[in-house]
Parts: sequence; C-alpha cells; structure tokens
Amino acid sequence: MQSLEPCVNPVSVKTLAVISQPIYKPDLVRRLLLALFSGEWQAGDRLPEVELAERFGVSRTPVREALQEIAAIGLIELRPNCGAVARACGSEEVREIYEVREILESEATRRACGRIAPRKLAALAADFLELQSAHRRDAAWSQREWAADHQLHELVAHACGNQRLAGEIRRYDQLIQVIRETVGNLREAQVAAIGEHLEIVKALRAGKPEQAAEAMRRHIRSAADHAIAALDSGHARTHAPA
Amino acid sequence: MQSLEPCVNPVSVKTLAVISQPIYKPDLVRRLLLALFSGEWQAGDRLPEVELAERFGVSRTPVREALQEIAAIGLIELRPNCGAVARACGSEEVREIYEVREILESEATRRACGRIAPRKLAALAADFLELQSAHRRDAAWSQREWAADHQLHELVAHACGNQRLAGEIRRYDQLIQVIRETVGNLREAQVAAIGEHLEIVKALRAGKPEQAAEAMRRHIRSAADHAIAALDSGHARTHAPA
DNA sequence: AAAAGTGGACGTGTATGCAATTCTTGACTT
DNA sequence: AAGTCAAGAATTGCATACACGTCCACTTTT
Repeated sequence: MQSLEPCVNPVSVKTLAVISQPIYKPDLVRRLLLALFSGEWQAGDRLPEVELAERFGVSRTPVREALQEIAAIGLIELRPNCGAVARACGSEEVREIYEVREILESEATRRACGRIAPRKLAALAADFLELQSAHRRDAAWSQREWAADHQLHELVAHACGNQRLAGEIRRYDQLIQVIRETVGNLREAQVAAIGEHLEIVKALRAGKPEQAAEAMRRHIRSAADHAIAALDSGHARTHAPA
Repeated sequence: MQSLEPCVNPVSVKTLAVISQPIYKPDLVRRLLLALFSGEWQAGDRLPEVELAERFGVSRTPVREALQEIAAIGLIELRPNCGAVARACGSEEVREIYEVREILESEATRRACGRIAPRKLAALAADFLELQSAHRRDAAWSQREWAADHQLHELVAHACGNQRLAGEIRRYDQLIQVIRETVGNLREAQVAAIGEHLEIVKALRAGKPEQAAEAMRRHIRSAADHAIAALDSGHARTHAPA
C-alpha cells in the first residue's frame, strides 16, 4: 500500500468549470433521514431498495450505501438477505438521541475545561453577548447564532483530549442538525440557547469543569425539550396518524 | 411501503441442507479490522478497493460496503472520489476507544441500577463466585467467563432505559472484541475481571448507582490497561516498525 | 380438511462495465 | 533549474446484470 498524501487538491483546477459528477449518497442519506423523522414510515415498515431507487431517481447501489450508513446511525435495521426495516423515529427516540449527546458532550466539556485558549473563549463570549443584546430574529441573526453555537460545540469537542469522543460528538451533532431541520427553526430554542451558551463559556473561562459540564447538560436538555415539544405538537403533520 | 413482518424464519427449512450463499461483507469487516489493529497499515496509507478485493478474493462491491462500515466506526477515513485512508490504530486509539466505552457504560450502569431483576443479579453473582473459586485457566473456563462477562454488560445495556445508549455500548463491545482477538486471550485480564465484575454486581444488588458506576469505570480502565500493555509489548510484532 | 410440499414472484448480495475524477509522469515555458 | 501545464494511468461512483434467498399462494398428500 502506498503511503502518499491523498486528496491534496480539494478540487482540481482544470475541472472547476466542468459540472462535477454528483455524488448521490450523502444527499440520499440526508433525504432518507428527513423522511424518517417526518414520520413517513412506521416502525417495522420495510424499505425495498428498488422503491427508494425509483423515488430518488438513482440506482440501487447508492441507495444500498445510504441505507447502510443510516443503519450504522441506528435508525433502520438491516437484516441479512432481508433488507431494511424502519425503526421508530418519534419523540422517544429523539429524547434518547439527546440523552446520549448529553452524556458524551457533558463529559467532553469537563475534559475540555482549562484546555481551550482563553482568547477563543473571550471571543466566543463577546459574540454571544452581542447576539444576546441585539436579539433580532431575522434569518441572518439565526444563521450567526447557529455559527457561534457550532463553534462552541466544536471547540469543546476538539479540546476534550479524545479524538474518538470528539468524533462521536460530531456524529450526534449532524444527526441533531437533521432533526432540527425536520422540526424547523425554533426561534425560542435559539434565544434560550444563547443564555445557556454563555453559562457554559463562563464556567469554562472560570476553569470550573464540573460547573461547565453541568451547564452543558442543562443546555442539551433544554434543546431536547424544545425539539421534542415542536415534534409532538404538530410536526408529525406531514404524515399524520389517521 | 408494506408493513409486513419481515424475516419471520431465521432460515427457511427447505434450504437448511443447501450451502447458503456466503455473505462476504461481515467477514470482510472483521478481517479488515484485524489487519488495522495488527498495524498492517500506517496512518495515511491509502486502501485501494481493487487491491483489497483481490486480496480477499471478492469483487469491489462488498469491499466498498465493508470499508464504509469501518469508516462509520471511525478507523478509516473515506474521502469523496478519493477512497479510503487508514487512520492510526495504535495504543493511543485503543485507549480512546476504552475511554468512550467507559463514559457510555458507567452512565448506563448508573441508570440500570435498581432496574435489573434481583434474580438475574443473584444468578450472575453465583456464576462469578464459582468462576473465582475454581480459577482454572483452560479454554472452557475462559469461554464460560467470557459468557458471564458478556451477560453482565448486556444486562446493564438492556436495563439502562435508553435503547440508543444500549446500541452504542454494543457497538463498542463488538469493537473491543476485535481488539481482544488481535492481542490474544489475556488470562490475567480475565482473572482480574472476575473480581471487578463481582464488585459491579455487588453495588447493583445493593442499589447503589454511584458505586456501581464507579466499579464499572474501574473495570473498564483495568481492561484497557491490560489490552494496551499487551498491544505495546510485542503485539505489533506481526508488522514491526523497522 | 389440515398439514406438508412446491413453484414462482419479489428482493437482496455480488460481479462487472462505464463515466467521471484524481494522481502521476513527462514535456514545455520562463 | 524551477515551476506550470497536459495527457495517460489509476481509482472511485454509479448503473446494470445475474445468482441466490425469502416469502406467498397454490397444489398435493394423508
């Protein structure tokens, strides 16, 4: 096996103008996740590959790969010689997802305490304070708030001292991003999040790992409550139960 | 989508005698994991699909699927249009794996406390006591010890009240099983594990969640120490570094 | 008539072929 | 001589083809 630096170029220069070959699988995963959380399939429903392939206009190959990825996430079951079976993706499962995230990320916060550059924490605190004072609610504000949110969680994951733990946290962040996309933008959750983020940053800057971990726990529980409330009250509407 | 009960028969009766079609992927995943932990590839090595396909005597399709599963585990990186790149799988990464397992399983133990049938705990305690008193070291003993080990961890996962958390724990158990297979049977670790298991069961039976969680932490740290010691001292021999 | 056996439709697992992209080696320009 | 560009080789992503397994309805047997 050659040990070369792979993928040195993000994208080759000469092919920039050409319409690059679309890589279907990532988008398939996203669309399948959205469909799952929208309640399109009940737990136990079979998901035949040909049906999904026709629906998304691709062949079975990328569908298979997408299904395997979703099975790795744990939202469908993949039985040998038998195909994919949907698992429940309701509020109970969302609660469980947030709980695991809480376990992972609170521990990461505890470990990251004292290992993040004070300058970065100060900059983040300033960002959150500014967002808090000028609490607008337009899309630009929302996007900026989300960026700061992501920055904090990424900072914690990166500094926790365990790259595998960081990877698991990023996996759950992606999953929760899909859930948020399913239930729509929750302004209230974002407003609440700013204060919770500030508490986390405050504890991190003070070098108090237990308080920081506890603040992260509260933050994730709050986010879970908002998401589940939105999911329960009228967001299973797209495929209502009879 | 039809909502039928799929795969009712574990295996159809009339095809029992027939040599069933081998499903290559699961075995491929196992062999690739063993190769990774054996240090066959350095971090950064590219793993071309055709090379692996020829080596294992299958086509690219099952190799691709196996690589995707390993990428989901996080032991290789899969860059779009660029293929698989090996990540480091040394003692540091094994340490990280055990740390995440510790985080997940100690929390699961805390939650499972008081939710496991006392009869099952009593039976497990009796098993461990018998194994401890008659500390033989043959293969049958080892296998029985491993069965009791697995039973305890499975009991905790099942009773923790969060099926997703249980799923993550099972994923890590499988991964660690591969690591154990790589470094060989560690008799000392198994002997030590019995006492640690007994402490866990004791705390669970006493209904003391914090003590149970702490006992699980100690147990997993001990297992990590044994595995890493074995990995460092002479188990990277199969592909020694120059 | 009930249980067991059988055939075919449906679906998955794998192999192979093709298009697009990336990597590499060589020639060319400054 | 060093850097730049380009063409060919190598490799990935997807589509298609085929073999096998599963499941259901029907036939056969007792």
